[in-house]
Amino acid sequence: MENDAIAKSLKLYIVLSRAYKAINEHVNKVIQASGLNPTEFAVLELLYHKGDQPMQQIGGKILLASGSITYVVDKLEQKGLLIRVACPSDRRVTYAQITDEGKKFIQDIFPEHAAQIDRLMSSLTDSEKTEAIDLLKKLGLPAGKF
Amino acid sequence: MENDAIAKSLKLYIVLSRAYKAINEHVNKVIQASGLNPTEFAVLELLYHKGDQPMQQIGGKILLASGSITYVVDKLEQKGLLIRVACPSDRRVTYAQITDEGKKFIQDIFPEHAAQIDRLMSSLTDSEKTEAIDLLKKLGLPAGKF
DNA sequence: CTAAATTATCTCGATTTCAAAGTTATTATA
DNA sequence: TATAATAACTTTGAAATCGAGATAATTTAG
Repeated sequence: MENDAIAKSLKLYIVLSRAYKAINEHVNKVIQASGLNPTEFAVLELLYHKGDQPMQQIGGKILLASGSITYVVDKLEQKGLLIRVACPSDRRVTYAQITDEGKKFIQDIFPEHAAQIDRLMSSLTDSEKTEAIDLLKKLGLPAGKF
Repeated sequence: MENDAIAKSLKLYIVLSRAYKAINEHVNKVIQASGLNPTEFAVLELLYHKGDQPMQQIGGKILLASGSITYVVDKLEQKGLLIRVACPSDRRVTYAQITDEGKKFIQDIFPEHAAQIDRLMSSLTDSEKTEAIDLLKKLGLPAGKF
């Protein structure tokens, strides 16, 4: 029945939402204990792992409106964790660049962050995680969707 | 290596987040086109499918703070989609109850909502969906986690 | 029966996020 | 060049959410 197929998709949506929210709730606790909010952490981690980023691209990568980027970058700059750097070749562009203090901050936090995520994923075996990664990858790129 | 295991958990966290956000972005568009925001929709759908709910339990089921429940229920009440009903046996308790107008609203929206979710899940085969449901269920109940 | 503890809801203020409009710089067209 | 179109970033104001405290009702202990 086509109805069963739709019901299964709905079920998948529900368990996907639950899993994400359950995991995230705990991940965010660790982050917030560090004094940053989840968005600030995401920006700083992006800069740490991927290098300098133009302001606008930050929004694309962590799904944030342009107005919010300015706000978050302001906060992180005030805390001394990043600085704005003008782009030499295009004066419209400003890069966000992590500072040494910011790097130190991530280095302090990240191991516990990663360990927490690993704990939260421990209900799956190693090979189940591999399966789940493959399945979720397909869901993550809704190509010709509407 | 233990490090590979942690790396795999991190990878799973990333693809889980991406999948959820990608799906949700599109689901929310359909909901918002109906004139409700995602939270309002979640509350109304809960009442439609599960019947009257005490205010407090709404918060538990859709993960919302008590202060927010009052706000959302106010909005839905103003729109005539639900009403507050005093509990006869415990005067501290207020039930939220969907109105006929609210039911009609859900009946109008839900088929498209479900169809959209089904489209967004169409990158998985039926049996892959079953696999994904089983795996995500395990992730969704972080029992003795910290 | 009274006092204390608990429970349900609401109010209030702060935080976060977004959308829309504004500013400034660059690029394309004539 | 001008002029217009585009692009990057900022500002502003509103909406959503939360946390903490307030209010009111109920239950429990003594």
